[in-house]
Amino acid sequence: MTTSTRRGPYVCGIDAALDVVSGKWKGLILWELEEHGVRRFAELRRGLPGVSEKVLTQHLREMEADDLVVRTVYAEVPPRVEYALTEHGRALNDALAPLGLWGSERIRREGRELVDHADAAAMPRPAAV
Amino acid sequence: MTTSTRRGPYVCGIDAALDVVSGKWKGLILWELEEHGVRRFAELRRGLPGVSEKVLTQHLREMEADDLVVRTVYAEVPPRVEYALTEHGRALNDALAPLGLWGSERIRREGRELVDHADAAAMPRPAAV
DNA sequence: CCGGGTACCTCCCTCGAGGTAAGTACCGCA
DNA sequence: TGCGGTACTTACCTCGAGGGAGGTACCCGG
Repeated sequence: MTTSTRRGPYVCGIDAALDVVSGKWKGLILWELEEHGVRRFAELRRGLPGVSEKVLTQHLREMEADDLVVRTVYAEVPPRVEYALTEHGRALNDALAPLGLWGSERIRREGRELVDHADAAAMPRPAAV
Repeated sequence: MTTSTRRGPYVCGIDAALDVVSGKWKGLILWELEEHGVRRFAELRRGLPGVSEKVLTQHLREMEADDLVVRTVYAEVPPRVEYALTEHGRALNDALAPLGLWGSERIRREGRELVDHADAAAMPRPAAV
């Protein structure tokens, strides 16, 4: 199965939430879906520069199992699949918001610049520091 | 070095925050420190059942570098080191709070079956407290 | 003298998340 | 006829986080 080894007995809510969000692209997927509402597989792929198809599928499936996203398959001739946030996914995003603020402030404090999508697309993983 | 490979160019605040918090015990360390205010190494160790000394040191050092915790060494004969949250650490905890609520709700909502499935028999983490 | 406690460090090894590449089945366009 | 686009799956490989075990230097209680 693709489903990972996680889901230990959680000692607190943070634990549980972090588990659900831990995954290299989960945060960005949530963000993409929040921004655009509904996205197709290839659109998400283009939105997350560097992600491989396998991993994207994997993450999406996990998030579907976690009831964060809905996967809608259209039985059309050129395959079409759409992803959108569920109610819980949206709630998670709301809960993530203050964390995002904290993170932004941290970035600002460190004098590090926010890299936008376009630039990130060009670089693979520059590993600054 | 112990410092991990992270700190890529962040595409958003969530990204940055998750990076800082990602680490098997980071969340729990934050929680422990929030609850008790100040903790010694061995106290933290006992508070995080299952953590190895190496990893605890490692996480603590990273969090210190991230300015989340302060490490106070007392030059005493039996070594004494105390850890406490910094202002930023406390802010992070505050930002983490809604996420914790979301997680708790998630556990409550769907958790029953999952916990059941997680089975107390094997119980890798005694889930003390 | 021995064991236990403090707070680490160092080497070694496992295991799994994530990356790479190829295959699938079908279509439209040039 | 062949390439590109859709949305995957499968097999294989890498690499690093985290775990295990042992070492360090010092002291105290029994």
